[in-house]
Amino acid sequence: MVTIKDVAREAGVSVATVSRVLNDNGYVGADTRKKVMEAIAELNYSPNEVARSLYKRESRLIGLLLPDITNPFFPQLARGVEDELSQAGYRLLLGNSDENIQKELEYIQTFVQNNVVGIITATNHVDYKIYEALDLPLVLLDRASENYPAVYADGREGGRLAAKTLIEKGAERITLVKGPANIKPAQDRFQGAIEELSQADVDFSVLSTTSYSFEEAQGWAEELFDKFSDTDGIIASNDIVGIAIIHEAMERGKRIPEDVQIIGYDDIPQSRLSYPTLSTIRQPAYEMGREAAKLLIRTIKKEPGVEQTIQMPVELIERKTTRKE
Amino acid sequence: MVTIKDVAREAGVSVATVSRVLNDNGYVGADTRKKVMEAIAELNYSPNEVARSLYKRESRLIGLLLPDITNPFFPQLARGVEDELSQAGYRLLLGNSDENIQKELEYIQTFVQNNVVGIITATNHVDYKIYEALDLPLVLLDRASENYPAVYADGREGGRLAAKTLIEKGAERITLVKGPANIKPAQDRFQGAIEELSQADVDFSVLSTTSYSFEEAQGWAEELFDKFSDTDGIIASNDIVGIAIIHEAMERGKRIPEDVQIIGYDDIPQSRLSYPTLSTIRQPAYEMGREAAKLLIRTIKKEPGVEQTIQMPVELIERKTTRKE
DNA sequence: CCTCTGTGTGTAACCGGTTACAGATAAAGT
DNA sequence: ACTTTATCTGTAACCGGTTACACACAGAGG
Repeated sequence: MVTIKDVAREAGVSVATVSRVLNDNGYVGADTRKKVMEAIAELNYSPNEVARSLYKRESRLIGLLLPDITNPFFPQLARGVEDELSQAGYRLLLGNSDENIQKELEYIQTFVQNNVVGIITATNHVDYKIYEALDLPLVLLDRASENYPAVYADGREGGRLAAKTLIEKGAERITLVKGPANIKPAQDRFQGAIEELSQADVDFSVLSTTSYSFEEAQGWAEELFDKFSDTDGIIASNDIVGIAIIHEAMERGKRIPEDVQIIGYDDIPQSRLSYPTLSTIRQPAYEMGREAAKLLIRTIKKEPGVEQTIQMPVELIERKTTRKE
Repeated sequence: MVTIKDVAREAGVSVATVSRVLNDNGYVGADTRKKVMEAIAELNYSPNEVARSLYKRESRLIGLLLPDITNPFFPQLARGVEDELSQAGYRLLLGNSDENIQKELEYIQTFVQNNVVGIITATNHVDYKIYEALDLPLVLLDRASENYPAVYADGREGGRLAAKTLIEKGAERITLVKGPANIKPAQDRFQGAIEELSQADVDFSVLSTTSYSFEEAQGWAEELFDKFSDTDGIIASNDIVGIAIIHEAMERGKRIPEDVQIIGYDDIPQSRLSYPTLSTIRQPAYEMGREAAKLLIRTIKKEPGVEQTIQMPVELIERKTTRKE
């Protein structure tokens, strides 16, 4: 490994001078600088981040904690975060928590142990004391909070919008799919939908589900049509479940959107490719990731007047599983 | 921050002793050990990985470089890698290369700068000299190579299998979608399919595409049916494109699989949820990730007799876009 | 001519761990 | 009783950077 000492020797100067050149601070004579630059190029030297991080007590790493990268909503977030961070010279330490407190704790601990300069987390356990004890910039992603800066979309409004849309488009026996109880955003959109449905003049029923996974989505879809076979409007808990419901409806010979309308949530990329294409409530996942990263960077740089919370707009995307009306 | 010195003071011993307790090496008296443990618990101490990493010249980090986490095939790989690594106490530094050499170089550099103990990469630029110069355990994922240990699925065989399947099931005017030219596995499966088609007694045509992205998949599907409207069997370049093709076929009123059969590649989770469900060539992505991680760990630990290459089986998954007989 | 200030550079301490080495003690062997 | 060996613990060097501090020197101002 080429170290700063090797460069210093090669350039015939002290390590302090090399460091000054590297960091562009302090005084360095023009020709000395040149010699050092040449030595660096000659030896193909690149400074050891670990040593730097130890002394400065901060790295260029940022911890990103997601529930499960396998759920297509999260890669979008991750990608947004990464694009923004890498542009600013930060790198990503990634963890999947599976909504499991134990794993979450482990990752937070390694983040700290590795001197990350900030953490972005999409977690449901923000209230736990680990986060309190943390004196690191923290941004919540896809979750709201009183206590920490956060970037999220308005789930309640999204739920309302989904319900309102189905009602407007003439659905009369609506089935609302309720997402996992321990996932906050799932409950927000559920609440929003319930609000809207309650004050409208429609019949509705609720199907409770306990996961968003691909494996189980089909099961929920089957259960839905078994229990509520005459439903003519379905508000899915997310697009995965929505797509499974389309599949099952087609399987059972129902016409979409004539017999049954379906609306999803998230607008994951593949909802444009289902047949029929899925109408859905869009959360701008990629942008949310970017915003979270920007917010974190501003917090790290202690820029004044950092908004504590960014609420991103949700948006109805009308495709083919809702009527044109 | 609580350091080893604080623990040493609290326990009334030297830092060396604390270190010995932490790492469970050297001699430590039973009651001394107890005192140290208590001090650690008392102060809620957790060692600084950065300092450790600096001295030992190795961290517990592993670099994972993927083309694009947003493509649903890769999160599966990533998850497999992560599950296996985190169990062994390693953490993940993640980068998206976008098949872009510049980004790839940057990430490899930060991996090195952060003292990673190994790298797993799904890259097309292994031949570049950066990798040669690297004296770090390296495992290729989803790519084959003469020079490095690798975990990949047999793309040629997969392509052959896809073609053979369509031929057996009676397709007579097959369209083969060729994936991006710069992506190695895309070309392997293409070659395999070409081989099989060439020596069979069928007509076939080739549609060249330049991306796997969701945004463009639909365009390829439209182009396909515009150019080859009477095709009765389609070998998609991957499942994303396959699902887009299903969508477009339905849109154009074609019956699947009666009028046109479609076979995808990868078996991403959502291919089970399309309508009709997509027949496809499965690559065991999650397991590939795990195997790559295992292989890397064995290489890191210098275990003898590490197989240099693991070829995972591909498998035909028959669903509803191919005929039953 | 002398002080003051701005430049340029090196020495050494420091970050928080790990470990080589030395020294102390006790038990075991001769 | 004396050496040998095993066990236990502390001191200090080390990892590769950063930076406080000291020092040297040149030009400006009095």
